[in-house]
Amino acid sequence: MARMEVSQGNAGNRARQARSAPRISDVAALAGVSVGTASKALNGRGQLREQTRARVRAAAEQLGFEPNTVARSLLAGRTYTVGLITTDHYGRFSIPIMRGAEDVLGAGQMAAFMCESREDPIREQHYVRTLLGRRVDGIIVAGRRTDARPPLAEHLPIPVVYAFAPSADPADCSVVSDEAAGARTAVEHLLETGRRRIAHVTGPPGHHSAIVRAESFMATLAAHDVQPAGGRVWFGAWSEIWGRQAAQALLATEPRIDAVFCGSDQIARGVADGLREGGVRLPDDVALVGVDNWEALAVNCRPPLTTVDLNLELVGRTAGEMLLQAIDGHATGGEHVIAPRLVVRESSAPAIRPLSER
Amino acid sequence: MARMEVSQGNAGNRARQARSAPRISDVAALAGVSVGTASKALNGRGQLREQTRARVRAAAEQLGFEPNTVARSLLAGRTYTVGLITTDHYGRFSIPIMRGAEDVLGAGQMAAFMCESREDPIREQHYVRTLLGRRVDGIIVAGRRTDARPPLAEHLPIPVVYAFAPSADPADCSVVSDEAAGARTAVEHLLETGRRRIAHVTGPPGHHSAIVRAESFMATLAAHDVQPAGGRVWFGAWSEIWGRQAAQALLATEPRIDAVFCGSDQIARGVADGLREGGVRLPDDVALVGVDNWEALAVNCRPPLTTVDLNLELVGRTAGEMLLQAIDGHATGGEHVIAPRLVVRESSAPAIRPLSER
DNA sequence: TTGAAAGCGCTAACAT
DNA sequence: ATGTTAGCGCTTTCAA
Repeated sequence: MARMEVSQGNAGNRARQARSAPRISDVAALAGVSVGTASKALNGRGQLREQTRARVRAAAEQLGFEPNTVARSLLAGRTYTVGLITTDHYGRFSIPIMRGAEDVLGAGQMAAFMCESREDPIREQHYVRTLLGRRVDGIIVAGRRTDARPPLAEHLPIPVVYAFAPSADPADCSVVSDEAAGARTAVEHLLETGRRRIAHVTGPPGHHSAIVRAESFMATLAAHDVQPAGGRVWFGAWSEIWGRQAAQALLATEPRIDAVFCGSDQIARGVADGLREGGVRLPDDVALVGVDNWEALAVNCRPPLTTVDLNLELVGRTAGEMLLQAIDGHATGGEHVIAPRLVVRESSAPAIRPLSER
Repeated sequence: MARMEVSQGNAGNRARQARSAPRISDVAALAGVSVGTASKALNGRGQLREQTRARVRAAAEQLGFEPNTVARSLLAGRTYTVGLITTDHYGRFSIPIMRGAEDVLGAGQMAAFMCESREDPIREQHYVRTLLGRRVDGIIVAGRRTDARPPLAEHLPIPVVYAFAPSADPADCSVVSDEAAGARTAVEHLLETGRRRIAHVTGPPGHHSAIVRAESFMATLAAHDVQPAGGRVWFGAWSEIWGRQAAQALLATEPRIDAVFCGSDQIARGVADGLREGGVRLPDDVALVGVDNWEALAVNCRPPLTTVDLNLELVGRTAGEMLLQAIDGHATGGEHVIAPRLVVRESSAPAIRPLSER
């Protein structure tokens, strides 16, 4: 009598599924209480006898009840879900960012939708519409270049945080690496370990990263009254082959260099091979510092590579935290800068022979 | 009169949000029709005058209406959402799998929740509960090792597909790479290009991949009546340094080898460096084949590396397709094997000097 | 302390 | 051709 039969009204939807998830009404029926009471018991709300609570909890346990988040979301007007749009086909930059973000969000009971836009604005807009339809509470956009990118849309009803690749609109909230600080740290490290004839080999001048790092390289040297070896920056490509070519060119034109700051670990690895094969002893004759801390490359470099870690996971974590705050009503616009850290390995051990002997 | 005021009953939830998403009732009101009519108009259901449809569509457009997927899901009893659990901390294996899966799922109007379990069973179980609570329609589990893994749970109300790392329960649906075929293809390629004294340098014997590839290496040689150089497989680590060490050992004990099949691109790269620095000309004297087609490594290897691509993106795509089918009621258990493909680069160019001259 | 009922936004069945 | 209504699973008043 007291137990109502619940398998009535929903035959249509459930016919296909062998056994559908239990509802709170099933729990309530098993515990012999009303759904309202069951809800309160499970959520620790209201004034209930401890015995009742226990009975409901036991029933839920027995049935393997997991509250339907969809129904909750509909009622609450929020989904505890965010969208994570990434443009990175390769994944090398986005992955740590995503991991950091997901880590923070997961702790806040949030789930994240994966959306890979492949740098295609059409796909990106498609994802934005989809995410809005799914009523996500916010969106994180992770790019793979540090150049500013156009904002997702004019007026979005939910907060958006840009990670790594900042929004071109300075009012938007962006979390970026401190590229200039990274280059400065690398160069100061080389100066502190006794190097004075430092060259900079980097990627294409069309890339924001390459420009900012190069400017910071020049400025840092200037601040220490040191001239860059060869008086210029060697722009090229983000590749090992360019590193090898640059090493040969350096050996030909600037044989007295004692350090090379490379714009990426790939370049550094090429430079390392090129210099070593040109008879240079690393790090005794020439020290090397890269950027990225791409472990597979840096650790296997000969010698293992000192490199600037841009702390991408922290960029992601911070983006996640700022998004959570914004969802909570505490939005913060503008660019937020994450400090990089230098990972010292053998390639930058102090010079053994003092400069005077060379 | 006809227009009903809709901003009444939901003041509580919406107070905080500056401007909340329009509902279908807003669209209906603007178009001067009922919600039922608006729904039919927007979904192309029912019998409506084209004029009415157009009016509703225009109203929806004007308001920027995006149907609330949460409400739809609640009604439909399914969410058009899947969970993507990955164990891969590095992402090198999971990423292509995820991308392939997401690609297929996206085409089927599905969205995917990212869950990185970090190979921690506790976290994994947490994600399973979360996903069940969110009523996902299915789950894909992507691992980073090809060893079989314990199933997610005993009885799950939704289909699960394992990708790359198969489930230990053979009744579960798993999509895996054909490791044996990959090794066979590599070895046959070396044989076809005239190599006869082939060594195999690979990872730790505790890894399923290493074992299967080694067995396939031996079997393929045997099938062609060729003895493995040195009569054994060189097990070690999945690292460049091991590749370099192995190269030196090979030069010392098996100086007449004319090819090395390496268990990974990292190993191959180490072997390449080790051999070249030992005076071996690649590929003239010794050909090299790796596994993974990890572009950053393979392309920059000297010479560029011929390697077996495990088609991980296809593994992901297939897992996605099988999951969609399972959700659709057409479940298929067992292991589904994806064929790898050989990517030929310079490291395996045919031997220039015939064997007789050496 | 517990139960009943309304309603989140939408769709589908049934009225009109 | 259009409107009305019930209900998806849950939480939260309000009533008992």
